[in-house]
Amino acid sequence: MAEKGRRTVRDLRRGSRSALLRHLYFEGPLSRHELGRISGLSSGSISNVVGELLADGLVEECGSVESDGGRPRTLLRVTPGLAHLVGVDVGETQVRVALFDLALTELAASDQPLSDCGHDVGHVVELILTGLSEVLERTGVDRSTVLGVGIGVPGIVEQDHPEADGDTVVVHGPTVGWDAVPLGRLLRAGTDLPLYIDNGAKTLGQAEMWFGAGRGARNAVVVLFGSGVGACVITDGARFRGSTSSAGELGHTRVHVGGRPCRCGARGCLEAYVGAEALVARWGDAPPGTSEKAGLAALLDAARQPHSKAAELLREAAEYLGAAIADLINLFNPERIVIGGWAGLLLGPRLLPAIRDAATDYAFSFPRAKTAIELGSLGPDAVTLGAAALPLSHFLDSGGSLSSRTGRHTQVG
Amino acid sequence: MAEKGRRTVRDLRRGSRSALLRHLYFEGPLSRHELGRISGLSSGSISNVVGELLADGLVEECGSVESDGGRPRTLLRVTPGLAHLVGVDVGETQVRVALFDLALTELAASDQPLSDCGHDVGHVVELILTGLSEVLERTGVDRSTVLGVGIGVPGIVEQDHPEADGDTVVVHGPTVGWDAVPLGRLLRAGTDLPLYIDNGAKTLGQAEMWFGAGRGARNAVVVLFGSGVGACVITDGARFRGSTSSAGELGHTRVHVGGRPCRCGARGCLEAYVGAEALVARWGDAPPGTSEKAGLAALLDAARQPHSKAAELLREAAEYLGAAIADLINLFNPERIVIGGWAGLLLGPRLLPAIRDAATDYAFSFPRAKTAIELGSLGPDAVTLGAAALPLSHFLDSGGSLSSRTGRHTQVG
DNA sequence: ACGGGTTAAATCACGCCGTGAGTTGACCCT
DNA sequence: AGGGTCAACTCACGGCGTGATTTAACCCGT
Repeated sequence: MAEKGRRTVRDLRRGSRSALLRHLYFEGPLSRHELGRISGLSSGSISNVVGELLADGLVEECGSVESDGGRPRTLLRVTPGLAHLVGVDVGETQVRVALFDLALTELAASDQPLSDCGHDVGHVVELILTGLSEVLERTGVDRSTVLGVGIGVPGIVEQDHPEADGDTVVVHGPTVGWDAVPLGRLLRAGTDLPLYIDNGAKTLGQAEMWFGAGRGARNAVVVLFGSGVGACVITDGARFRGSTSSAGELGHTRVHVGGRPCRCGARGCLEAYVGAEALVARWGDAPPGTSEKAGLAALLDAARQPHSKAAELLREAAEYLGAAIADLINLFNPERIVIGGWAGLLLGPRLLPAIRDAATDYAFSFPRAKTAIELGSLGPDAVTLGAAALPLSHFLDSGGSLSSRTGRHTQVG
Repeated sequence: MAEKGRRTVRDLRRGSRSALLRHLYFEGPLSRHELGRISGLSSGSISNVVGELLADGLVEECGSVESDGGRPRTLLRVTPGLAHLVGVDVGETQVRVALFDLALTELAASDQPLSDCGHDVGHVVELILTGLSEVLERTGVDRSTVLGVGIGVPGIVEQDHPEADGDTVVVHGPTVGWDAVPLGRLLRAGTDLPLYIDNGAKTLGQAEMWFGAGRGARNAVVVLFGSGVGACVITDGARFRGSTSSAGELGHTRVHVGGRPCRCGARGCLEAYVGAEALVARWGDAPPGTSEKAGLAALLDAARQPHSKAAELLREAAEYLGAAIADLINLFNPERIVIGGWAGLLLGPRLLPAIRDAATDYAFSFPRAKTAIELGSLGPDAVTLGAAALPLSHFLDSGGSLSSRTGRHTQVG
């Protein structure tokens, strides 16, 4: 019943505030005049809304641009120091917590290895809370200025799970042994800040779309190529979730019906051929006791020898990843595909041509011709950045409401 | 610049009209009171908007429901005879044109076989225009009451193609030899009615979502299993198009890297294993000279013999289709998957259990558990029905504007 | 120093919107 | 005939975006 959506005149104002705030945030400092031109609002409304935003302190004037003959236009920007954001990356080997200002400039970060306890939930929760306190203390930032904590996790993030009450966010992460973990509720015991939990691939996608190789695209897919393989699908400019927020599980699509067993239990998954864990394991020649990262670097090094097993593995991985990307092109018809993640960035320069060729071979030629395949441009910490972008996105969508801070709420992405 | 969207107070009214019209159309006759309850609008607005709709003749009163003690509520419905719709299915073997009233009751239909000229564009255009005149004449319906002509075609439908001017819809159909066919412009020479052109799988999807097995779902995939294999992806209640309207090309996703050659030129496509054309060709035992439909029926009959080649082909097709559906589940996370198309409806009762099993084997268990896989419930003429639904959808979205009739416009879906 | 030209930004009357309380209308039962 | 009940209409109110008009802030030529 009673579907939401713009319904009363008041919602119009919220939409206008949100639109202006977004333009000011992403298109740098703008004058009221330019703001009117790109937003389509009339000068009267611009004056009113900007006046409100100035009064609320969300926006500030920052210099002016000279003119020849007329009144100079004063520039406006979102107040960078108004509020802060926290991003958390629960990764394969570590938990990273970073504090940002509103312009997403990193003010402090805390890296904590996951040691022997692995992904034991209590341990992870403790590391997140510890890191949170640490970055806040080190910078002296007041908790009340933090808009929220965005958290990227390795698993499917579901909302409205019947078992969870109150903080209804639940995480399913088969590869790390998480089964219906009520992460929101567990963290809630240690902090009052609003929590935004989403899959790590999706936070990476958010970062690349806003600040990286995906900028400007309305339909795109960002592939997280790390230990495993995940993806973030962007449709019409927004992250696509599906009915239970598990859309984009690229790593477990089929490349061979009845193929190599995957750590998820099925056979022939993409991840079983392309994921860093699978590659290093299949190679078998990594120096014993080294980390997965070092192992993959060694594999890349060994592959410089033509006809070696390592070279063959990489050739095969490129073909399979290209074929999977071809499927993405056929099914989603994106204008851009971005390959990120630490393994993607490490292997990308070598594999990209072969990946592009395989995608061309296997995709329908018409949509393939309109799709660019590129590497991510933000480096391995993009997951943390994207996580911090989650509360920012909410902030901008809501038209700059600061009241959410007191909400004690938790939500998906 | 100047992005669209609800911006002025006037757009609110358009949205309210549209919402009320939709509720009245799909939730049958409703009283003003119920309308307010399910739409969330206040009683005052309901009175205003319904008054407008009544004055415009879009809505009419139809009886009332008695009450015990109070004023009886009068029921409202969309005037069924107010306008008419035309649906066209450019199929594998024939062109079907049907005329509907606003309630999508079929008033007349014209089936014309595609004879020897095959899919020669001029021939198809002629058949469409002939069929259109025929159904209008036979029923005596005035052209001016036709809201538009929806056309489902076997190929990718693109808008804003630089080569086409004015009517900018262009169709690419590799399997029927169409390359950048300006179908909109060609038809424009023979009719002034608004044209709505989309891929046949997408019009089938529209029909199943509105009136068939997809009803009520917000995220779903409708698979068109005919000579080839296509799909219509519905996200958040709307058909998903992608950046150049080619999303959902399921038939040419990979099931075997480097497998059986497909009629599209690539290797290992799903369609090369599952499509009716491929199945009949691989079987090879169809009585010579029979149609594809008869051939597939014969194959189904032969497959009753266990361990026969036919049975093995169907077993394999079910597994591959199930695997492809598993990929759809992983990537789109829909709440429902509907299998339609003439081949799907013919083979479905036999294959569905095996398809479901394969999907369970190959998909991530968590989203799989929340996805229902079902057969379409509308029969083989659903493509035509869905095509007629395209102008209807536009009509409802616009809040019941009849002015589009005079617009001479053409558009995708 | 000063006034005319030019452009940015603020102001304001106007028409329109949805809300929700109050009113009218139509029916029931006693 | 009269009171109760509920649907539907009416209307004052606060709020919105628009666009013409006014005010503010700067340039340049004299």
